Amino acid sequence: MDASVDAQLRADGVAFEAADAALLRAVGEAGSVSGAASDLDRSRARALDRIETLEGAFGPLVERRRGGAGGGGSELTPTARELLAEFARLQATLAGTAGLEERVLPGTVREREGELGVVETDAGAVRARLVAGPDRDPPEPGDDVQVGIRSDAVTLHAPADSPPADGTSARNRFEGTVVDVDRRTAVGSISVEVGGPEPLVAVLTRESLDRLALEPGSAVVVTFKATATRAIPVE
Amino acid sequence: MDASVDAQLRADGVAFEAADAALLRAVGEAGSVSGAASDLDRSRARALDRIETLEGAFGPLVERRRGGAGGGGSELTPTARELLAEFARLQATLAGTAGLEERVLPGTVREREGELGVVETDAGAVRARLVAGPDRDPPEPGDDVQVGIRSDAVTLHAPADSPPADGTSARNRFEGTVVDVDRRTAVGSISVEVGGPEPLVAVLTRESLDRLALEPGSAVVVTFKATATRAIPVE
DNA sequence: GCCCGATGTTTCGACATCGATACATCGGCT
DNA sequence: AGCCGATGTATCGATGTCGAAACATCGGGC
Repeated sequence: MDASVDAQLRADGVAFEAADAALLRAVGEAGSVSGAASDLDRSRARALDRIETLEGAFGPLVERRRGGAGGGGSELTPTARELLAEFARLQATLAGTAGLEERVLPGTVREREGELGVVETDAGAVRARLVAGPDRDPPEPGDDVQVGIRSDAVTLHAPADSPPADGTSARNRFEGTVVDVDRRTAVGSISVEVGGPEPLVAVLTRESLDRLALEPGSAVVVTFKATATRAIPVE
Repeated sequence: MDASVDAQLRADGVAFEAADAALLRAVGEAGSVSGAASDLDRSRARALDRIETLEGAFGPLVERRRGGAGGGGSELTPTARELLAEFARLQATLAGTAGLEERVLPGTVREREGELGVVETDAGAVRARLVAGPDRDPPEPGDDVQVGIRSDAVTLHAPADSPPADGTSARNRFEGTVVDVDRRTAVGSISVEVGGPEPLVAVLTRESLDRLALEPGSAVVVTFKATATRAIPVE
């Protein structure tokens, strides 16, 4: 089972999606809406219509000139290029995030301040954002939650070098023991036992793996930011 | 302009989406497919059909019994509950990520190893994942890229307490100066000038803000993991 | 045995989406 | 002036989606 994501940028009730990005890129490459529609096996009338809808919400995206044989054609505006770049970054970030390994710590909310809370888990107290579930209010003290910890949010430190609580913005800090190291690719991963139902996983560069010199059995300090950790309600 | 996401979990070519989660939750609450369809203003026949499609890919989700007046009804299976929980976490994470502030450092790829690379920017060398664009291969040395740095990936340290390079898995480290502090809510933010075209932004808890005691003009060390940073091609 | 309301299955019709097509107009080039 | 291929606009028809409705069957409770 895999996770995937469709990203959208919205303005004025119009959603800019992957098919819109593809259309604009095709216009940029073909130099005309006509050529773009043809390249995408789409109706030119619909393509033009969609461009007009998008322009109503996002501003001028395609500068169009009538005339053929060198006289007609279309060009993307700077607004369109920025929109495409922002969409590409959003898509890349979300797709990358969706593909990450996640570990779940079950727990109970102990206290809440605004959208942040402290969750009591088997591994200890975890600070996290308290996130509303679908059709559910955000969790309150006493509520059972699941804390999701994505592997790219987890930073590892040599115990002697781990930052003191007053010296870092990473609020969650656990001491643990390495149980597995996977250094087969440029991006590797380490599993660390911290006392929860399953080890936490961190993704690391090979350089970090080498510099930290961690092996199964090594002691290590795990930190992750409260603002990058989410607790959702258990039904 | 806002970002939004549609998350999916996929198996066997079938995508489990928000509407499917809503359907299963409604079945759980109503205790029957019949009641769920009614609650959602959906066709019972289509709801049942969709449940069967999902079960073909994800396994048994709804245990159905014929008979009424206390004899019929439906119950979610443990598989369905796990699927709903995983989907809720995915949706929460992606929605949260989409809503974050991002800062962009333009640069040029200097070297690449596997999916990681070093990008030369105005702020200095940044290690990041090199991500393919739509219809584009991942960037190669010499290519122009945009490095996206999301605010929940940025950790701040008091300069005296920042972890040494051999003692942490966070590979990117910059010295900077605080330019703005926003502590109006439980989750605040700090902007830090590090020499790029715009300051980087970190989200922090109020507790971190207090403990780091940062004010505009303060020196601070910024770290973020290479594995949580993405560079995408510039067209 | 009957009632009630559940599941299971099938078909119908409304509506939205989307490609195709046609016609009109434009404008650079020859 | 005509050619060529672009944009602009309008309409048609095919297809897929989806709610409604109908009929059959089931099974707990009375």
